[in-house]
Amino acid sequence: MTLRLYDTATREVRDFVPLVEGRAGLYVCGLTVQSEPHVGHVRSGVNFDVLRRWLTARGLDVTFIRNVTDIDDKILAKAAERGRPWFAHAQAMHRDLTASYAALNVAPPTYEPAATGHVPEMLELIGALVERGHAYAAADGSGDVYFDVRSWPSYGELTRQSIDDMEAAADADPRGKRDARDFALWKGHKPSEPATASWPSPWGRGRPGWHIECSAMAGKYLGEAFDIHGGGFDLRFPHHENEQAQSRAAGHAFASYWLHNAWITTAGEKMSKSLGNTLSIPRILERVRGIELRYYLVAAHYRSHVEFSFEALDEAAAGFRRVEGFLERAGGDATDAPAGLPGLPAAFVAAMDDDLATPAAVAVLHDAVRDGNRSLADGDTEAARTTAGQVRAMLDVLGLDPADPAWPSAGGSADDALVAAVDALVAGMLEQRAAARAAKDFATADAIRDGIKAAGIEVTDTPSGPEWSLVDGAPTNRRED
RNA sequence: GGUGGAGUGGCCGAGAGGCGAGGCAACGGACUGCAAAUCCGUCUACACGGGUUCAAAUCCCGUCUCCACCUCCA
Repeated sequence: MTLRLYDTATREVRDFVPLVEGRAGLYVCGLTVQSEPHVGHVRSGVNFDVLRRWLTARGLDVTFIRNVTDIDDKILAKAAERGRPWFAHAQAMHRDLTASYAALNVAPPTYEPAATGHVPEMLELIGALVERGHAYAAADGSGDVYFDVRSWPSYGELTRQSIDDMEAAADADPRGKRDARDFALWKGHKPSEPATASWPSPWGRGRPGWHIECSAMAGKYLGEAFDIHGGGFDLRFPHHENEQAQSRAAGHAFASYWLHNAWITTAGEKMSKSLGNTLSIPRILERVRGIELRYYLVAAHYRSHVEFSFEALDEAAAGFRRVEGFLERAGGDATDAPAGLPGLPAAFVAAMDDDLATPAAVAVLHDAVRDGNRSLADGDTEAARTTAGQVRAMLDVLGLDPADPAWPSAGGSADDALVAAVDALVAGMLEQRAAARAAKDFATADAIRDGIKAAGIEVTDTPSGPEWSLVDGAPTNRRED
């Protein structure tokens, strides 16, 4: 069995063959830390986290680089709006992003380079491009340096566009460009911008253009040739086209495979402009847990558009709770989960190998849960535990194992103390209810249960005795292991 | 103008010539003092019009609708 991936460059699903056997180099364009992250932003984080986990599960030694763009026009603009230095703004937004990723159990990359930390590497690359005749300093004395698209015949190869068919940007400032499609590698410092947002260069003080950072950082950490380059669909052009052009023009083979995740839209529209922060991660996490949001994102194929809605999110959460409910009843613990491929159902492996077909993989997951529940219903706890081990192994690959300590809510001490206190109080009432039930005094038993419910705590009877949980989720006296 | 993507049951969402993905909801049944959970069962669709084929949601032609990108949007 081979892992097959859809390569945007060739537009086909093809076998994944690493450049170096047993290893995989993965570069993903992270975010420009300019504002609070929303669901759309974290989708690529989740999607590529799943890819990384799958490559690892398949036994590959993965080096995963995901950058952060911490200097650009928008950061300067947003920082100015909020009246704080651009670096303070970028850093604050970066912390928010990190927190959002953590809330969704997106594992940190091997390394997370920031653009501002790699100016020398970028200048080195720009210098090489100038030397090779693919870049030039603007003739207008602005200090800008541009990539010369006409000098690179295969420009447009990634998105299969020809330069002449491209619409000339209406708002493009021609400045010192030879061709309107030439893009900035280096932007000369403007007096209107903060002095802190400039670095010395052979062409005068300035700051990096957007695309050059990824070429420089991918080259530094993964080498001139590496396996997979990922990012959002919208980045294909111009960002990835330009990255590839400048890297190859500098003599680097660059990425072997290009993977792009699709959009999350709302009301049929791209998520961004007028939405405010209603779909920011913290806001969504007021409604569902991080693990439920992650399940919602993982249940859709990474190349499919997702039309975000709270209704669909709630349904997904309900579906995921069914899986959790089974694990709780089956009572399997983490040691039951065989790590890696051997513990996974063949259909699950086949689905993941088929361009990360997570919807099919999730269907296998649900099939296993139904089998396990059937075993429980038949009283075959041994079979149920075996199935629970498989379920947990599948969840682990998807980053959805509820027992994974990486989940932030998996037990703060304050929560634990509160649970213990409530447990003690409820336990006494449940004893009275049990006595009433034993005496067939159901009116009293139900009155006690209703009383507890009025306090926001729901009691359910299970084969192993009554359990309580908060009506709106969160703490519970069920033991996870 | 150029380059791509999408339209599936009440809803979400896979699949890609025959063997009904899965989830949510609903309804019926089993279990339960009652609930809950769980199990069993029911409802079974592919934008529209043609065509190819023994067989089309899937291939071909045409039409409609929607979406993305085209120089700094994940």
